[in-house]
Amino acid sequence: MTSDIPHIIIGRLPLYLRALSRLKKEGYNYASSRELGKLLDISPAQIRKDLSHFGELGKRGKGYEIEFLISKLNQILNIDTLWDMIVIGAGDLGSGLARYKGFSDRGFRVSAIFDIDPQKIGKSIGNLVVRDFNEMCDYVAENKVQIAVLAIPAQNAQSVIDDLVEVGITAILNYAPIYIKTPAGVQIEHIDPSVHLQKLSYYLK
Amino acid sequence: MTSDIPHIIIGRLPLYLRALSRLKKEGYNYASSRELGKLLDISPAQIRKDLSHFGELGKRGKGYEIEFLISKLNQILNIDTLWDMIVIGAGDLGSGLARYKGFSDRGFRVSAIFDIDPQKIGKSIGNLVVRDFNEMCDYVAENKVQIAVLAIPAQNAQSVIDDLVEVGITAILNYAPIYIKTPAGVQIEHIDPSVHLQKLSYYLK
DNA sequence: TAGATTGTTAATCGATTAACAATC
DNA sequence: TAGATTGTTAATCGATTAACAATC
Repeated sequence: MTSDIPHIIIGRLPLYLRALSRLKKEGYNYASSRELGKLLDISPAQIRKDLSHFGELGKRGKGYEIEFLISKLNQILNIDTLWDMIVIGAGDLGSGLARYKGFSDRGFRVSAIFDIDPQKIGKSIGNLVVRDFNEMCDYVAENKVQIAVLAIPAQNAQSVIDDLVEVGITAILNYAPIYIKTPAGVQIEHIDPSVHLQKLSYYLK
Repeated sequence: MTSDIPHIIIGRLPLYLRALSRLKKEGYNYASSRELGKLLDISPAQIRKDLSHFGELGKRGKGYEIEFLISKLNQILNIDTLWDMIVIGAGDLGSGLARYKGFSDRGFRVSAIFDIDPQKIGKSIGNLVVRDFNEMCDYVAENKVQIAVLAIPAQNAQSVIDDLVEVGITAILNYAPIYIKTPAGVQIEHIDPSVHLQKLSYYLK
């Protein structure tokens, strides 16, 4: 069922969703590809083409019904349920992620946070308590968690990811500033602010 | 001088840099496009093609001299000096960014952090003190800062970005979960963990 | 010299866009 | 019906890759 829709198209769906939520909040019922395109700096043709991969989701002459398209995209992206995630690393970043209020609206929830540092284990962060990383394996198995967020230094990332994959994690959001390959069937996305900043600085005088 | 090198190529240069730093740390002096490609999951041909835009940077039969290529890429990406950045928003994320140790190696430094919340203004974060956002304009002018990092809620992002652009900021790293267009000459990059997670969840069963 | 790897051209592949018939 | 906007095809554009002569 991991169909053959190109990843580059999947990557735009969350952006459509974000724009649609905004329009909905502003009270609109319909959005045309032209309106969405203007909001996102994406050509109307591309938006229509992207969406057409998933059926005829619009109404000719009217545009897309916002409520309907949101629920459709939620379905496609598999976020009509709330996914539990674990966070690895209880430093500034990990703590921030554990406390972040923005996930639940978008389909996710941090259900546990782990660290290896005895100083941090047992500490409260939001409504979670930092657990010993050694308990990660049992926790994932018992709670059938599939998503992990990595907020640890680069040097430990490879071995931790090996562990995560072994216990059955299949989706990883990696904040460690290092590229890591995962076996087929395990998806990974990378966030490294320095990489973005370096792209920006190219254009500075 | 914002030459006509495609942005997609510029976007890979920081990755090359990261891989090269790693190899350097491991004691290597030369890296071939094949080795770099394996580390990054990028084809050797693409790496050679990308780099060839900036001159003949390699040695036939040997590969690329790591030290030399690092300094060349630093030059190209404009990070052979340390850029000052300001952070807007002193919540969990902003504080984390202000304390983050990983920037200085990569060409950047947080030189000030701002908030509008009187409760936060004056508080210490790392070796910085949270400033009143109303002083942002003066600060940027006096210190000739060009880069801003936005760590505030989506609803305020547009007006804050308007302010930033007006006082002369030309590069923005935006953590607010909203797409915002900037005038020509002002570059912006977006980081939204929920967007990445939604891409990942598409592949979950 | 033999072996290796670059730099670069030409071919391929895939993504974006223009255009318009279909239709609400 | 007239106006608007989709869904989709075909054309265009741009990025990736294969292949190999150049050369260290």
